[in-house]
Amino acid sequence: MGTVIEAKVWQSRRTLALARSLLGKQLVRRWPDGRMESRAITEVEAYDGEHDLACHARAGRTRRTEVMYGPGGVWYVYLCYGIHEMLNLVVGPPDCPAAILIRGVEGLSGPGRVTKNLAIDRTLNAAPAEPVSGLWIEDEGVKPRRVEVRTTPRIGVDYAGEIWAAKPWRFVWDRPAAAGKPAREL
DNA sequence: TACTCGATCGGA
DNA sequence: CCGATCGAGTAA
Repeated sequence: MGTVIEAKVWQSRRTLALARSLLGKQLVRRWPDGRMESRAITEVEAYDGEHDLACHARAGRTRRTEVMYGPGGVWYVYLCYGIHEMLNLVVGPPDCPAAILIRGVEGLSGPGRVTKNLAIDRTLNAAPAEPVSGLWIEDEGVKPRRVEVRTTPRIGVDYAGEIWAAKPWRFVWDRPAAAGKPAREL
């Protein structure tokens, strides 16, 4: 069992560093019956500010983006393609709209699958990333090695134009095959 | 109010 | 490759 991350951490302006740091953290879900499910975060994307033409905040302050203008540490959940709920963690201080899309966790690849499998929907929008909301993040001290982390352009953001679509703001943790089970000495 | 188009996924 | 499915954003 890990430690819940203090809200202050999410209010940093270092969006890319925060995104990278989410890899290896545990996304923890409390089910209605009280049981918990916890999975390591394996893939994220950073969306950083109004100037980032891939970020929803490019349209400025609207009903949908309002949550990103508040302090970091709350969830931003929206419906994509009319079908899939997308889970983001709002980061940054007030009036610095930024968010980190949770694209994958241990055993679940793809942002739509993450939310479907963990029963995450828009009712969690603007809720705090703390145990009280039933969805939060814990640190178990797992630090992906630099060589295990890949950066690539973000997925599905061609509409942002060449410059912004090309930003390598997607972070993927390729977990080592033997993770968790140190090889025994003879 | 009338459009258009998605930070995706599963099936043909 | 294509359809699903609906709400945000924009123009009017």
